[in-house]
Amino acid sequence: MPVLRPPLPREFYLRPARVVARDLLGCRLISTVGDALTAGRIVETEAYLGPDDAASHAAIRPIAARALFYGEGGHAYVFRIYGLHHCLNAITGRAGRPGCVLIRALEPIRGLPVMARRRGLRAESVALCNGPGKLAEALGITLRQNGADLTRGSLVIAPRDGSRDFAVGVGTRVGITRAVEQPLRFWIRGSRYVSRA
DNA sequence: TAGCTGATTGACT
DNA sequence: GTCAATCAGCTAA
Repeated sequence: MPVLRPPLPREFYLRPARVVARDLLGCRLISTVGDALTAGRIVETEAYLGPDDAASHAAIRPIAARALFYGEGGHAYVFRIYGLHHCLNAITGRAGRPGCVLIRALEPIRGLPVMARRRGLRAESVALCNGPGKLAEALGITLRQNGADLTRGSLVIAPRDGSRDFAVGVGTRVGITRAVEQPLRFWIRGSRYVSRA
């Protein structure tokens, strides 16, 4: 099964966030949290940079995120937002080079019934994973996954199946109040699973 | 210690 | 289109 291919290597993440964000499109996020296999194709990401990026948690949440942001890439950074939702990021860059990529939307490919149960929706619903809080809930991701190694373990990212046969859209990031104008959001053009058209 | 905010979502007008 | 839910961590005092 394609899901069993080896995860992306550490080196994949040891590059600037905006490069990793674009390259993650089409890759597969695989979760075995809670003994259930759920997986999806990444169709939307956003890059967050270091302290110079006013929207990045490296700048506005230095205490909570510093150790992870300044650590080595390839680890998960999970935070809770608005007291009730979780967002999943992949830390990028070498140690001392802060940056991360927010995974904003997935196209569900495995474990749809489990996702549907967790989300309280039908398995055919397009809304299973089409938002950062939604995909975290569908894959069972909580603060327990904060700091997890994305190259091994219960939460990994595997390469895309073939070549990049899709067009990449580039635009401004969603939902933030600072550094709004930066073109750091990437998505697969034409996918019906992106969080916003 | 009190008050405020937010990389969201879902329900409602 | 508007708005409430809900809370850790920040800021002001």
